[in-house]
Amino acid sequence: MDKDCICENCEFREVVFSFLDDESVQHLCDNKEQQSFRKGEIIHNEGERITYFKYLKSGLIKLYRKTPSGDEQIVSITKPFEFVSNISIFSEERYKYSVAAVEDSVVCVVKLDFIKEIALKNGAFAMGLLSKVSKVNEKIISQTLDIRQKNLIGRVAYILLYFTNEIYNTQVFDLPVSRKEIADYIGMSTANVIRTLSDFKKEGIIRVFGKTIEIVDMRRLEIMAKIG
Amino acid sequence: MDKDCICENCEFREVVFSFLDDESVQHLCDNKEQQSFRKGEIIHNEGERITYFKYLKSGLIKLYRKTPSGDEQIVSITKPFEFVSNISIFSEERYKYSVAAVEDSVVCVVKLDFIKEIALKNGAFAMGLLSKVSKVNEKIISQTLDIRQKNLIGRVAYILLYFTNEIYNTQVFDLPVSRKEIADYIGMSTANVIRTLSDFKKEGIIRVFGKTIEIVDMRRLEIMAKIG
DNA sequence: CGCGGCTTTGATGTTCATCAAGTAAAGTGG
DNA sequence: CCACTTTACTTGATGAACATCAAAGCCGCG
Repeated sequence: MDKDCICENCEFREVVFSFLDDESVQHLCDNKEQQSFRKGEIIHNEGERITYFKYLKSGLIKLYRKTPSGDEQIVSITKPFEFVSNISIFSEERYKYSVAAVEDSVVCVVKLDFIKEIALKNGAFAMGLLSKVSKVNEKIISQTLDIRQKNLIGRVAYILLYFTNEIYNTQVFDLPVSRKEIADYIGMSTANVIRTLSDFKKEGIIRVFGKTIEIVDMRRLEIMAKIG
Repeated sequence: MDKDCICENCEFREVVFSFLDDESVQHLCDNKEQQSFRKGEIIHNEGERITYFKYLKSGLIKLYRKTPSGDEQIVSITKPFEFVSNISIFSEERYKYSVAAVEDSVVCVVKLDFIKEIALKNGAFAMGLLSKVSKVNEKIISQTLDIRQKNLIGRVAYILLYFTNEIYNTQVFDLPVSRKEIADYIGMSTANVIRTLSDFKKEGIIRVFGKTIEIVDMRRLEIMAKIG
């Protein structure tokens, strides 16, 4: 299915699979599969049975769920080397959250039982997983708390800084998500997200060309994120 | 230090330590220590170095952190068999969150290195930890999302139901926390939490005697939690 | 028995959601 | 490739939800 994916060199190996010997890695490699998703495609839906261990090789994904009233709550937007089938994978039968690609993405997929099998035999590997899972969860929780303590302006500023500093590492980037998705991420209304972006624009803090954002005055944006 | 704690019979054994043979359990038992905390006492502070694996034997604790402006954000209030030194323990050097007793509590303490050592040798044990950590984190995240999607009334109703159904399993209970702490938990102002409780009282949904709460009309409270 | 912290309630103002109406952009089918 | 349709974005006006402030009552503790 994929000659181009050579597990020995996979960057992910360092992250979780560093405790595996070459033989295990080879075995893993033989059992894995790569899947590509276009921007907007759903990788899996909440409620579906979990059978695969998935991680993001490239691209960008959002983790979210639907509220009873039908709108989305976005839990996290993350880039490669996070798990995709994350959070509930080692404790639940079924996904608690949906995952969708917000940019073209490649996901590497291994049967979950296979991972569990290795973990049972290899404590160091299991501890690697544990550490990684903890880290991912902690990030989600602390970001949620960070956002919760801020007002509208602070939240929008925070998200812009998140994209700049954590995702893209550039001052100019294309927003991978719609205004509505930002709203669903930070728990505000779409209209107010747009309004705040407009305000930042008027004050010369950012420049906006459709989806493209340029952070002009990083300093002031950081202040807005802090005091807001 | 504690003859009264016989690990072989510890209820916690079922939760995480079920994969250990008697010998390991004995070893664990020899290396553990029990600590008691009075209501209000701090078990550990964010920023402190993590050296112990701690779990709650009895009582009730809150997990929280301080915002830059000085007030508390309560992440979780949980009862026995949750980890206390939770979330960051397997991924960080230092606590990201503080833990304090909201009722008189007993915490069981083992050197973290000791736990790690066992986990490295015993994959099943490590996987048990992983499963437990995942579950705890997932609960925190989903509760946070549940709360986020509700308004003031829904949030207060939700918390009351949480105490009734998840913590105490009775219709009548003593609130273990102040009104302010509820506010810090659900992300609303103290005054409005109190106001909402008063409204519930006036409408005959609950009865209030100081810290003692009685849920009178469970059905309506559930409706308030759902629609709010 | 008096002081300080927690609780309660009312009045006021701010923040934010909602609604509406219009514009731009992006898909869709001929 | 263009007309058409739909979806995303934008802005203003309005009202609701909630925070804040203030003053008073209550309770526990020294």
